[in-house]
Amino acid sequence: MDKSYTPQNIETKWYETWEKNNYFKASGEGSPYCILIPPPNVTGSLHMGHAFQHTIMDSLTRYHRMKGDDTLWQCGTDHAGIATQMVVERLLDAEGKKRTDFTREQFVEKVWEWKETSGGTISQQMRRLGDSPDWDREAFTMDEDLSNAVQEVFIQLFEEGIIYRGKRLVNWDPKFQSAISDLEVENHDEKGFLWHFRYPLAEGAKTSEGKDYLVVATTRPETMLGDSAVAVNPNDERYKDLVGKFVMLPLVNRKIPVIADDYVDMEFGTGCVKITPAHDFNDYEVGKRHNLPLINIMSPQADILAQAEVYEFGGKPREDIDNSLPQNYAGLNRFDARKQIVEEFKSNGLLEKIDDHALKVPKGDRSNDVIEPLLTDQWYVAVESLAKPAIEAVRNGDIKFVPENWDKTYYHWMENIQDWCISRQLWWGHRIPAWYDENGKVYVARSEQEAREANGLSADVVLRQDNDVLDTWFSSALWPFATMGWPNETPELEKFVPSSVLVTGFDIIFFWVARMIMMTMKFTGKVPFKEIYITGLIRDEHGDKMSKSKGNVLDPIDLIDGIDLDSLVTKRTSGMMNPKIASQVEKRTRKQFADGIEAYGTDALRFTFCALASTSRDINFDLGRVEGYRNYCNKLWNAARYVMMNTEGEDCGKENSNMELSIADEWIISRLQKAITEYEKHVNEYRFDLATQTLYEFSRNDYCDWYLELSKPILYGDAYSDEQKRGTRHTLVNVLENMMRMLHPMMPFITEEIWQRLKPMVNTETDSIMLAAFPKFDASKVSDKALTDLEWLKKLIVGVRNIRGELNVSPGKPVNVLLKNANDNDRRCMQEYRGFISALAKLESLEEASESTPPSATALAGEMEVLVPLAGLIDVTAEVDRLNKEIEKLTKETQRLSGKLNNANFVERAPDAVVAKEKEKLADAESALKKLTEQKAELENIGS
RNA sequence: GGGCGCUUAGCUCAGUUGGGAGAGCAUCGCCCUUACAAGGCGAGGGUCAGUGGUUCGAGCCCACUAGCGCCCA
Repeated sequence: MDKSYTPQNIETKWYETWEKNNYFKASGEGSPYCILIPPPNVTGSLHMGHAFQHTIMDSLTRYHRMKGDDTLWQCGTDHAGIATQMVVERLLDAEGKKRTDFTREQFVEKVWEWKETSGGTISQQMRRLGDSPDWDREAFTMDEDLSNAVQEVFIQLFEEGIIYRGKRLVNWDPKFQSAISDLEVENHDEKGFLWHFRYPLAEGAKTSEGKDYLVVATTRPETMLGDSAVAVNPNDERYKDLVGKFVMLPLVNRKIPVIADDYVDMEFGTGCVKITPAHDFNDYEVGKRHNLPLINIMSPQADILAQAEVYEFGGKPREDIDNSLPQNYAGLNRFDARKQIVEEFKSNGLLEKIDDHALKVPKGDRSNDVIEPLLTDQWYVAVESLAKPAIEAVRNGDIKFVPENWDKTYYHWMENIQDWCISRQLWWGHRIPAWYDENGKVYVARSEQEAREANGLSADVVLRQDNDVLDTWFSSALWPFATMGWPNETPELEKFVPSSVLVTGFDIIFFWVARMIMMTMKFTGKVPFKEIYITGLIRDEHGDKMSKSKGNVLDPIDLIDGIDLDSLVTKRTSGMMNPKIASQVEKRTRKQFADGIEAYGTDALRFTFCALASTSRDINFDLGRVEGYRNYCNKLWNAARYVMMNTEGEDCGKENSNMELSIADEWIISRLQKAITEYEKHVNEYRFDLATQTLYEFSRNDYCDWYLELSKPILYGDAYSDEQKRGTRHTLVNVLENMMRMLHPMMPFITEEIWQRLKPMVNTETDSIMLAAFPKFDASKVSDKALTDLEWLKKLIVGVRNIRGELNVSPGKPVNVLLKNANDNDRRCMQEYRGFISALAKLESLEEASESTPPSATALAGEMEVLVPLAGLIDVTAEVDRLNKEIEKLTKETQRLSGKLNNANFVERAPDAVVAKEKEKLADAESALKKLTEQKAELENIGS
């Protein structure tokens, strides 16, 4: 074996072997265990958050596979409508072309081409991460099967009246010229203004203060062109008399009513609110209550129209309202229109004042353009009937959130759920299977031909298909059953629905999780998954969200392979629009990664992710942790190297079972049992952080630090028999082999490499650690005697090391040790384990002290005193200082404990066990205090 | 405004019926000991955000306050 761990030499090699041998397939035996991948964008790449979740999913997958479950990790990607179309449009833009230079078919063809060239990135990254999904079952939302499922669902929901078409306010992205989901809108805090406009009262009406105008305040002046009322609170005494009267809308000269509605906050501004039902969601609701006209003043490009479009709430045009608009705004974009309107109010003397105002500006999460509420025809899913069973499934425990608290978020959203707008005005996606005749009548069918046949339409009836596509999340919502073959009845549908656990982030509980629950229950009658493990969000080491624009993004592959500084800088700053930010990013990057990033390997990265996976919702990713775990890998590597050096070619008890186990052998085997139990408990509770802690403590502290050292005196000493040496070799190999299996789900590569080397020395018939059984707890292998005796041993050895360390006795220098106040058990242990003690504490001699002892440094091991005679070794005053520190600690401890025990309330009310424990602690502390005080006195006598 | 969460060692974080305040990294000291210097051995470091309450006993339960963050309006 190489002297140090080099991940590059082992990782791809093993991955290729596994994949080639089809180890990732479900075995077809055992109880089903299935994880569905949250499908990433097919043209994207995996970021740290993905890598984190993939590590969790793969660890669970590998663990269950090793437990003998029929394990499937179902993988795939989604088509990410807007994002992908945007990327392709940008590519065309670079060639000086536009989407509209092509036909829809040509453009979609271009997207498929792009998908072919970029689509391999994710699966390549997944392979580097060691992911073990069934690649043959890889799914893509635009594939024929899934598209077919999408169509079936759409048609069935339409036929049930759950999908409908309507004219509503939607979040309109003027850049994409498409509706987007309210979940795709980000509200940005921005500094803006509150403009106060005077709206003259019509027909000579006056306010209670005698004014002939009302003052309304708005953050979006341009929408005033579409005002259809002014509202006041019904309880507002100031305006009571004006309700039912009218104002004359400036610039437009439209007479609009003053209405009363509870929505108006009397305290805010003047208490008068302009109502623009076609351009504001709140106003839409107000307008609905008062049957106001919907006056749309904006084009899909978000420019001002020459003539307003006026509708009633049913969606029909309304003829009774004057639709004229001032002509000097026609075709103006919304930002210029705003300026001009403010100017015009000002010059007309109608601008009361302008206040600074903090407001939320809605922006598209992809386009970053300001989103406009816009009145358009869209397709909707009426979700209420779907939401009810979906809520119930979580309430009754059929689906469980981990951590549990997330159910609150889920309930809150589900109980206030709005109908879901599923149409998008894009070209890339599942085209809506609906056709219109010339009268606008809609026919939903699997094809134009079916539409004609089903409705008896002759060939001369002109039909045109709806131009819109479906929201990507509509197809993702079908993931749990569409990937299993639905609508066909397949064995997979039977076996892997519901899947076992969904691993995902809280940011898509609404987008995806809730919708999968609704759709899967609707179409299969089963829940999509039994548990939802909500992971935290990976942030940078200071808790900032990783983002391209902040320039703090880390690429998981760079942590695996390493990257030099210049390449990292280039990567982080390329494509940045703002040169100022780019130079800041460069500066910070050069400072933080002066030497670039080392190649830490996949296993270290994966172990780090697991170690960070606590219940916290934010996970600050600290590169220092990766380095630490890379070192840990090196530790494991070298432990294996030590084992190999001492066992390879030797008899390790595989054939010859004639062997004798030492107390150390029995101890490490006992510890292994405990580690297995603890690990499984933590993994079952999705506490990967605690699970890694268990693994780390066992492998590093117990196995490497103690057991390997304890094995040396046996293997290297003459005083041990062949049976004893064989027993130790056997234990070294087999505990290590168990340890590798335990570590495998989290660190697949290094464990396979080491395991393969150990294989000849252990009894196994499998070809890969991947397929080996996970270690099983065996109560018969736990030796209480070994556990207590090892505690005794460790105490004694640590005591001596302590004295060495604190009194600066060179580790190389052997010391004499006297044991004072030893009982029978101490004597037994001293005799039995003399070899271990001498080797690990580096002793010259070990004896029981006689009546008079020489001046010594002291450590305590229970009642027994461990004395290291000072002669020629140690400074007396140093030892006195050391004792003083210890005495001070013990004094505080005894005071605390006796205070507690003198409290009658405590003794009476606390459980007996607690009181007894405290008494015991006090006795121990007092005894220790007494001994150390005596020792100190002795030393001081000599000193003076 | 409504909801959720966070505040524990210099840093990143555990702490699950309320009864010993912990880990990793960083720091300091001694050591290149024949698995490992990507290492070994040892050490120091905390009014558990603040105040009050419940309790024999609070990092943990309750109330309030302060600061930070997320989601929804």
